Amino acid sequence: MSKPQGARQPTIKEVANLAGVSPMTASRTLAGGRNVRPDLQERVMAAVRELGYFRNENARSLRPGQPSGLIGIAITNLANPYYGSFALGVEEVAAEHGRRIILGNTGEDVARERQLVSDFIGRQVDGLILVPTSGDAAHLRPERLGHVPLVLASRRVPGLDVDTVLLDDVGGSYRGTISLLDAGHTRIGFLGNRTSVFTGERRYRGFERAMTERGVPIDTAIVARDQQDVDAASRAARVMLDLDEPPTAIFSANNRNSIGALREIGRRIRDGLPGPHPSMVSFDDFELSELMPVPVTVIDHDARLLGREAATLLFARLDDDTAEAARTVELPVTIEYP
Amino acid sequence: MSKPQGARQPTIKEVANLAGVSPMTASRTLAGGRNVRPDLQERVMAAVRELGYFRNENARSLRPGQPSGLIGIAITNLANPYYGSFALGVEEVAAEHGRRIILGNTGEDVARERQLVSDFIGRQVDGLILVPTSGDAAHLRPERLGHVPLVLASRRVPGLDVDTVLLDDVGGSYRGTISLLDAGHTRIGFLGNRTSVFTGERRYRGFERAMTERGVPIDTAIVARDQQDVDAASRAARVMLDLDEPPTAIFSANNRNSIGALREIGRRIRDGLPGPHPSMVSFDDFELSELMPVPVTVIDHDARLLGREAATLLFARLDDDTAEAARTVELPVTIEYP
DNA sequence: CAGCCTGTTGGTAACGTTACCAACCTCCAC
DNA sequence: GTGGAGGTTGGTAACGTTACCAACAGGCTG
Repeated sequence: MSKPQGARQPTIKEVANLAGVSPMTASRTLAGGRNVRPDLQERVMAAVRELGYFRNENARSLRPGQPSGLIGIAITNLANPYYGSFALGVEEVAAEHGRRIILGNTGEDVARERQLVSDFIGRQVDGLILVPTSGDAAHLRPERLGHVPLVLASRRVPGLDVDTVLLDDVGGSYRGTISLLDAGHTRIGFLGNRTSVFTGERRYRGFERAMTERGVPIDTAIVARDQQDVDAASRAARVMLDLDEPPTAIFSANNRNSIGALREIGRRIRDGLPGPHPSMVSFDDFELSELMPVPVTVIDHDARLLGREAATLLFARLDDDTAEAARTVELPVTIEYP
Repeated sequence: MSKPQGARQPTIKEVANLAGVSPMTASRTLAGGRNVRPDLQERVMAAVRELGYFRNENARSLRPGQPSGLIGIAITNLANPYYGSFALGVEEVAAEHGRRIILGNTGEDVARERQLVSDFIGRQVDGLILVPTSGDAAHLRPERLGHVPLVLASRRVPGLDVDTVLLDDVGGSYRGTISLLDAGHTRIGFLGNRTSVFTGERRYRGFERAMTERGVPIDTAIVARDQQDVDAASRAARVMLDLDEPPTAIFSANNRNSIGALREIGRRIRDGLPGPHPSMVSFDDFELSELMPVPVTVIDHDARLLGREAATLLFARLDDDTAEAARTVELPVTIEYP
């Protein structure tokens, strides 16, 4: 009375019996109907409709070598709009290839990443797409992955030679910094991620290169590289701007830091603190940047395209298994001046 | 030379042979090791490590009645940050219950939704969470779903009596509109979605209720209810603000319309058009709303919590299959004044 | 010491799919 | 008309898991 609540799913045998054919013919019909007489197909499909049968997609991958039609994705933070768009890009290309995605959020936790990846492989995914967390990456070596193809996105993993899609972090940061220098700024603050984060390192490098090239010294008092969230970024900006010699411009290496810095700048304007308030360059776009109270130059990129490229690399690897060397695609960024 | 490129996955038999036990014992060990002698478990695990075996999660759900550990989610637009957070909320709760999510993007296309749902069921998902598209919903009736539990989020589907999580759209819009009326506005524009979109209808209703209650007439010349994207919203705002009697405040029923309206307002300010420029109420938060050139009241909500609640409803249904009536959870919204 | 319970191990079957093989049909060319 | 080709149908096996049953050991109680 209590257990068989949920109206059991019909079996393929029941479908076959109702249609008056063998389970083989029923199964073949579900598989596309090659070499099955049209009238029998019709009877099978009628039985399928009547009983509400769904072809079991999991059973297909039971046989070794058969694709499951699943792509596993692990990203670091799905709440970040960029990663949502990234996942969408992957999903689109996967759908074009008749695949579905299994999605997991790592939250920058290596243990969770390891767990997700092994679960994905246990579900017989045809491929993996990861935004890797920074940490030990032994669990991502090909033999540990059962040789399931892997594509990395946004970040590279040291010692792991696999297909990768990246942004032009260095070039974008370089050009953004140059635009500040061209505008006459010589005292430029830097807000960014920990050095251990791949993009944090690269974006700092672009900043550094532009400064060095123009012979402008980098003052470590206005370089803050340890903010992961908006509030920490606000505090770092506040410290910088309270100095006796505050920066006249701030380079922010990502979205979270840009929002935090602008919150602090907005607060200072509202509180009537004396200016001039710093100009900004933000790596990562955010909406309504043109309405900010200080000029904001935006280094923008297309996260959805990044996802599409990652998936495209993966399917290229799946379709053509010639063991050519790992490929890296570096997507351009665009700079939008205020 | 060309085919067997990808180093075949080992079979359970190979693991069993290497460990010197029967496949049964190997399988039991992978399943948790109940009633298996510790030393045999150790030998099996050693063989698993050596061969790189992964327990096949798909094979489990082959037997009818066995859970697959998968939850299917279909949402309308993953690029919308709210839905990314929503998916994250679902993923978190699913992970807490040892489940993974399969994710699909419908893009408001009913055919795609139908296709996704039937694929999910074919993959033996234990449950479904949908942000339904507005359209024919015959494919969502329980018997068409093989009686897989379904939870709807954000929107209800007419004639479908299932567990649902909603926002307090009506109450939030009502209170937001009241705040404009309290501030003395009597000429209030409305920007929103098509009436056929569930939330569009509800949010208009809250707006209407507040206006009617205070006896303020609604002028259809400043009501625009057909914008789905930012650009359309900008154009609609422009038309409104170019009238001889422009609104002194605008109520925007969602994120996309708020951004569009503010772009247009920003443009007018930059171009030096005469004010006063309209105040705004925005259903849906967006970052840096406090830095806008006009006062913006925000009706905010927690999309991640919405996802968590949807998943919680689903797991309640899965754990306790007493066929109690469908439940609706309506989450509160918060109003942040400028 | 007989009987029984428990823990351990293996065997078998079933789930749905696909690969392979066997049997049968029709149809056409010779 | 005979033979072969090709289409159609069913059977069998295999994949890995879990439910069930059987067999056996060891230890316990009466």
